Amino acid sequence: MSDRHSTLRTQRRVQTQRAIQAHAVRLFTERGYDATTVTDVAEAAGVSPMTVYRHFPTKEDLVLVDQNGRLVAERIVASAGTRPLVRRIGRALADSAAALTGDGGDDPTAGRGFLLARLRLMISTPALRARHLDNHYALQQAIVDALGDEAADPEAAFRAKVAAGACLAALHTALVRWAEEDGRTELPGVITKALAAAFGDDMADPSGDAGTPDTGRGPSGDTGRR
Amino acid sequence: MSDRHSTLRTQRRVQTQRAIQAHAVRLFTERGYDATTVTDVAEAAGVSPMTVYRHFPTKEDLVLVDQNGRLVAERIVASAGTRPLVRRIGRALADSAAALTGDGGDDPTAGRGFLLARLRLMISTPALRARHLDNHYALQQAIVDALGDEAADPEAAFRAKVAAGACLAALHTALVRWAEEDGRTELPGVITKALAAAFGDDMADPSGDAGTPDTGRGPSGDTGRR
DNA sequence: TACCAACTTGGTAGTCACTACCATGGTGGT
DNA sequence: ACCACCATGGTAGTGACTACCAAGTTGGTA
Repeated sequence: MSDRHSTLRTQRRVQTQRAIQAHAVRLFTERGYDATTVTDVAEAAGVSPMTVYRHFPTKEDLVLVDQNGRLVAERIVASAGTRPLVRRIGRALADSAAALTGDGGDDPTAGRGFLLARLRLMISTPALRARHLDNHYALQQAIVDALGDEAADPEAAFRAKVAAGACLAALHTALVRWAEEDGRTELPGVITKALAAAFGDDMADPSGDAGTPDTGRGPSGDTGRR
Repeated sequence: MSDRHSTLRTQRRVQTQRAIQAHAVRLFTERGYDATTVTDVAEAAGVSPMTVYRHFPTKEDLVLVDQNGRLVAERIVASAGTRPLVRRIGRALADSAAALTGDGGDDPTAGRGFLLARLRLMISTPALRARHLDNHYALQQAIVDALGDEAADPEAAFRAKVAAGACLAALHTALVRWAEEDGRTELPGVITKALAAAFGDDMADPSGDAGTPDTGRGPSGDTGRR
């Protein structure tokens, strides 16, 4: 029904949503997450606290808003079937990361700089860090679900879940490192190094471009943001 | 200074602490975590809400209270130096898990049953799950710190962090599986299986007893609980 | 025994995240 | 011009959590 009802309404909706999030991350960075109230964010964005809660169910969601899960899952499904799991999953993660570090155009809630600011908050603030890790846990289950018939019996599903969890842990450590380096290095490269450290150096795929990306642009021109 | 001041005071303190936690986990299991207020827990334990907050800084800590981090770190340091990191860390995790699944004697907040109840809550309740994962993240850093001079330069520290994170992710998946099986299987065995699924079957150490433990008792008689 | 210090507990009031419930005004289609 | 929809705003309330302070108890000491 009413597919994208009218662009004007949803456009405004997305616009205020982005404005709220941009002001939120800015204020959180300036004053600290705990020292900033939702009312502060609302005032900065020129809306009422109610509107903030309408767009972001919790204060933490003002920073998190990870919806690249489907992106990763689709990449894994797309990758052909017989290679080891950790390799397929790791490759999908590195490729998706490349797509996220491109510039976001006129969107203030996209691009490398904003991702860095969000990551710094996620790392330094316990509540955000915890929920970010829980998002990774949800992504872990999404990956297993995406494998579908490949992880049919419980034993295979368990192994897939372990592989996905271990890969995501490596990803998280790589993200932390990347943020500590202020994003100066290329994120996909850091991820690949982390995967190699966890599962052996044979993870560095000689037939791919994930290890030494050209400009940081993802394999697809789309940024993956809605 | 005043080392264990007098046993009577600390004994009472530990006693009320255990009582509060036991009632908390019971109520959370019966009524649900979100549907149970801290005041409910306080009333059930026969104390004031203030006292609950004195002993447990947050409502989540009523379920979490993980203090086996040092246990794991010490085991890793104790293990000799040249074997691959994931193997040393994994072994330490499996061994520590064995110590946790023993019976807790008269302590209602120890033993397999209570651990299972806590785990079920941690898995099903988003807030608890998130904070549990964050505890694992803290343990990850503790492991790296424990390695000390073995992870001196940043690159080695990064690899160690990745290894620890991946091992802990495997541990978490194993814990979930163990809880789903209602603790019928032996926890160290599940952990070993998870590590093998993540890092290859050569993780199953033929020279140890971690894969097929005798009775579930840990290698040391002490339960590790204070 | 009398006294003091430390510790544990309890109460009150307040902040803040978050959630109903309802009112209003602008948007888009008919 | 009418109406359905939707985004926004207000009010009141719950619950976690945090000061700030009061009271009783315990342990050691003069």
